[in-house]
Amino acid sequence: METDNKKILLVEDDQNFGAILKDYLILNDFNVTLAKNGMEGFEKFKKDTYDLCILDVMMPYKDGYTLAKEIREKNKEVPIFFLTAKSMKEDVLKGYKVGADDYLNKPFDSEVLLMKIRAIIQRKSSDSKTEVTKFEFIVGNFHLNSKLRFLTFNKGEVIKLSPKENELLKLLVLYEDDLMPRELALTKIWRDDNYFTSRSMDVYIAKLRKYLKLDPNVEILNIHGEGFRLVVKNKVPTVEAV
Amino acid sequence: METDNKKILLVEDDQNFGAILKDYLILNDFNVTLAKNGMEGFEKFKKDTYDLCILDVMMPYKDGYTLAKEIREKNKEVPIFFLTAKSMKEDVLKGYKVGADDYLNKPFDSEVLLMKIRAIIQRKSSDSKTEVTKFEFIVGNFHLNSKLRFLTFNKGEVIKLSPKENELLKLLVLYEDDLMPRELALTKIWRDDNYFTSRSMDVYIAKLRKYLKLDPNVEILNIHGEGFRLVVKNKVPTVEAV
DNA sequence: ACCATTTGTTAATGTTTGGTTAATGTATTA
DNA sequence: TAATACATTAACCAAACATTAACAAATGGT
Repeated sequence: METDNKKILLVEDDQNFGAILKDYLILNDFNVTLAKNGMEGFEKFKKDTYDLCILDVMMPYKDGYTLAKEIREKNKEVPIFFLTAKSMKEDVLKGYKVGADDYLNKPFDSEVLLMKIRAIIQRKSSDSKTEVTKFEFIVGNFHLNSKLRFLTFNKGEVIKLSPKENELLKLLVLYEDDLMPRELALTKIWRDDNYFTSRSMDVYIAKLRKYLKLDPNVEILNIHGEGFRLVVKNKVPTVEAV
Repeated sequence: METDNKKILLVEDDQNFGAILKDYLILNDFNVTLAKNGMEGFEKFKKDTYDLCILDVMMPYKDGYTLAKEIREKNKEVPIFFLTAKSMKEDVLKGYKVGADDYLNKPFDSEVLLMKIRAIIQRKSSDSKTEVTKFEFIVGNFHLNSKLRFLTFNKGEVIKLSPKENELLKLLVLYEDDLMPRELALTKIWRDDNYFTSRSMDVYIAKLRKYLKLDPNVEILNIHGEGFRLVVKNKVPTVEAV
């Protein structure tokens, strides 16, 4: 399936931990480049193209956030993961704001890391058949046009979406079948994460659910305290899959 | 499908970035000529004919705007894209004023760029049967002559259009079935984007809607906060399509 | 089983944007 | 200079959108 293995840029100042993680990733068929600080990380980033960047947050000279910002300036697409020492909500938020895709708390479960890596790489590169262009998506029997902001059901009924409804649904679709963290939507769409924006988001989830009721196979599930997950049951097998 | 591939003139002073972008476009079946500054860009432009020009705004000696102006003097039609470093509204406005068709903020999503390129090329190089000549368009049962500024319904009734009505309708037709952003019309037709010009535009939309009421299949839809979209329902299949 | 927290849902309220008509302003031309 | 075409501004209302409030239900930890 995967012919060439994916390139990962790992930036970690703890030499010991960095080496171990690198070996582990290599063992799992990734092509890993290790940099031991933010400076070096950025240099290596400029010299090559990567499928994923994993950055430690706490680093001397240049911390993970500023490195992430620099990387984002050069490239809007590469997935970026953060390694945070503790599960500080502050850190996580800050991470999302500078364009992170996910974060992991040290120490972390290596299996979880692998899963997340595979998920994000699959999501970003190759569009797993759901993405027609950058703004058209198939979700069960729905077709979402996120540029013109409407949802069609079975090529018939047209549902107009408000900007917020549209963006939220798009995010859910991008994370189809996977956790779409609350914080992600809040920072990306509402640009703030507090009690009120969070409640507002819940209202929009309710609205989307109402629209999606047309197709009993499409559902937005809640993952308590974490976020939401859009699932499509009974997917018709694609031609390739047969 | 595409027999001969489209020619793109790319003017970018950052050699590194220029080369990467060029390769990417070539990979996507475009015929790319790269110039590393405004002077060279203009020389190459005069020597050949292109389907699209992509200009960096910030360049030494001759910036993108002045180059665009020169290009426009020679050729009123070639689509021009700007690459702006930041999403400065100022820049965008200035760009539209010198005749740009679209702009992209660096760093940009390469997929988005491709989409925009394809869209503009398709739109300009005479398209889906609506454009009879450079200034005649078919819209449902209407026929728009944008040079003589009139609209005929069913080859009968003639509606005279004012300059603004004419330009606005023409823009809508060029973007038929797609979003025609407010910003675009305001900067292209009104040459300024503020509360009053925006309201003025709404007045013209109302006028056009009144004319277009003659054909119930033609409609101007609003996309809240974004712009307008002209749609033609129940299009008769063309001869080729049968 | 209890309690604190999070989520689901509907409705009320607030805010922005758009639709429309008419009045006013500004050129153009007979 | 009066008539005319055209464009802008004003005014008012309606629609679209977003947030907040309020209360019910569920979840998870102890």
